[in-house]
Amino acid sequence: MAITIVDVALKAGVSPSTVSRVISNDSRISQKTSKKVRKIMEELGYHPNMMAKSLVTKTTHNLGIILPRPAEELFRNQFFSEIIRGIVTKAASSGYDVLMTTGINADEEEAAVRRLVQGRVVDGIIMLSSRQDEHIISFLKDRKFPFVLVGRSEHHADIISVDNDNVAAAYDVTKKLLEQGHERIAFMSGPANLTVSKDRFSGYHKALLEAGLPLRNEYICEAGFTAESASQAAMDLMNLNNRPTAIITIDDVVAFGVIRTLWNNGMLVPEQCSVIGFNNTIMSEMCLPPIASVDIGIYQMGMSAAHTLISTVKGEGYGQARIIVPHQLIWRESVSVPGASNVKTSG
Amino acid sequence: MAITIVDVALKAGVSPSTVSRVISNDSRISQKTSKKVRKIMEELGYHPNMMAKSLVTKTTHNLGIILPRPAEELFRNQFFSEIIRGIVTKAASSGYDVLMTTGINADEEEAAVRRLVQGRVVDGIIMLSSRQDEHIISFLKDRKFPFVLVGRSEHHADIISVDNDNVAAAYDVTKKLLEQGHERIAFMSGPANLTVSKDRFSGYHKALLEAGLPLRNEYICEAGFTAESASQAAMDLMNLNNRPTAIITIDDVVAFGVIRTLWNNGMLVPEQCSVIGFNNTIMSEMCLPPIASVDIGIYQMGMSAAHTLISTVKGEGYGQARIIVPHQLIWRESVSVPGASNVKTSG
DNA sequence: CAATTTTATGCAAACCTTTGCACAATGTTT
DNA sequence: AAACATTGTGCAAAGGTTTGCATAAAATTG
Repeated sequence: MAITIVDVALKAGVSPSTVSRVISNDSRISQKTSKKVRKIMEELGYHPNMMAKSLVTKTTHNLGIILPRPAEELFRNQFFSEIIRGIVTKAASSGYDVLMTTGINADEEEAAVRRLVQGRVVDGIIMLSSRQDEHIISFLKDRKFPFVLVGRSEHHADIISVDNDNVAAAYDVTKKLLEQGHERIAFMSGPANLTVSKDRFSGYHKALLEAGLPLRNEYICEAGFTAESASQAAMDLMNLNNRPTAIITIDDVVAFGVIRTLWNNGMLVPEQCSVIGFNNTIMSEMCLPPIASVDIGIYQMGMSAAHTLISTVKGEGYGQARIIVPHQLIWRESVSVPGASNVKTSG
Repeated sequence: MAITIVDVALKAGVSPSTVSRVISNDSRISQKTSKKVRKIMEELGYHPNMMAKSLVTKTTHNLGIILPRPAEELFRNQFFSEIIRGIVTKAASSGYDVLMTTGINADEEEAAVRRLVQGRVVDGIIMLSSRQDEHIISFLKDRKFPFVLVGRSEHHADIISVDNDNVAAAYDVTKKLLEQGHERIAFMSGPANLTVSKDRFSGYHKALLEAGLPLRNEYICEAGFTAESASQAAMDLMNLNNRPTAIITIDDVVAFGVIRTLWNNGMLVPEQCSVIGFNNTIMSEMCLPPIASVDIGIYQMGMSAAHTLISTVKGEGYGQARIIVPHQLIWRESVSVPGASNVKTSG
């Protein structure tokens, strides 16, 4: 049987309430008593039972994360490991633990959320948005349960979210390419229904408009989040009469897929075509050539999400906020100014 | 105020005990009652308070993970994200959640463990061993608290651990290279004090011995877990009069570092030298050339660790076990048979 | 139909804390 | 020296479950 607060109280010759107050540094406890009680706690190796504590305080000091279902690709994609690292680091330094769960389908996922929320297992939830979590968001909103969304919801405005500005990021990248002299810039998005795809496309489009350049459908294509998914799209682009001189991709992995495909077909990056990735993952600097990328501050987003959620849980304001983490262009050798070698020679 | 079990009981006209028994599918409850109570639970949107439940059952259905302190490199190294993915997936499918915590130094880390263990926050702990966790292991052992170690402890034998057989893995890789005709094989380890470095060196050594080849000190070198750390060591190797024809490295990132260094110095892989990585991370197939690697089943280790821990927690045996996850050589283009081009031409 | 077994339910204690309120023992003011 | 304020501690209720034991009702047996 484990040591409880009454064991300590008994041995110290005080009441359990006093011990409890010593633990919580209640100012009403005298120095003498406090010291005495602490010594006994030490001796007995006492540590409070968190379950009992939570039961009465209705607080657990746990933050919940729902891992997106198709966890595999996402995880491999280093996005999630980075964001989780940010969350756990920040949480730990604020005295919170992080509880992760997942479900193999939408129903299980919702059940998991209900369990965490209604079972009072966590004080707040971080949603790693990547798809249709809209009804889970509604569920949380209805119950006024503290949560923050990493990403952007198209249906819910009045929530707390942490995100990067994908429109601006794509705009910046496109603009910089334009400034370098590129005029035929392709955009290889992720699955078209994702917000991130749409947002980045907007930024890309905006930059073109500003430069007075037309939006060419043949320069817009769709890939997944894998290198393989990029192959066909890359070849289609390179087979155009008016090849792009640069391709902006949705992710470093996709960028890599493009580079590899070109290489396999006898074309060099950046000589034949510049390629830009997104997320500045470890792979972007580990590629030959190193891939220019946009660092969207994933780790920072994790920290920020945890920070905001904790503030909310503690009732320190917020309630509604859209926090934007700044991005940064990381220019590397996969990009060069458009050169003479970049004219289509075959087909 | 949230719905409790007595609200349900009241409305259903039964006692709280009955509701509790309905929830736990107690066989003594009649069909009729069960159906009636379930309907009310549904209507009221009732979900049991896990804290109260845990308090009495002394069980939380949470598994704890202590993230190693210098979390950054490790995380980036994809090792931890893979293992966590395995753990969370398995845990979720067995009805467990995963609670992650960390500390910024050894003391905090120990405090975190105490909190989880003595605070009854988790039912068991998975230790991601990478350093001196020996005293934490002792702590857990002393209290007979269920835990499994991912990796190997040099000081504690009678515990449950999940690991791959690094000796065998390095042996297999070395042997395969020998079979392909390589005789001058270098070994680039991680930090020498790590068990993984020692074990893999043993396997390498064993294979050489068996083949009747001498162990040459100039072929043994040490790197970290970064590409940069490989540079100097790689050049030292290539500047030898008797250059190795193959280099076995401790990790894919290091392998990449070697490849890049060679490339920067006008040498090609595998023409000038074969390079083998470890861990079969995403990067190994994303490199040009793709890096041959040893898949040590990280995801599988995570699954296995969770599975074993859950069995232990449920009291289903174990108590002591060393579970070995099989490894697999993944041969890719960074390896070839030693060729004529592989003779030192300068210096 | 009485006696006995089986089945279904309820009572109340236990799990370990926290905390509002009461109270005793000091210290301070007039 | 009486009245009052302050300080430090304890009592007991509350938080929401589970579960051993008792019991009522129903089913079975002789």
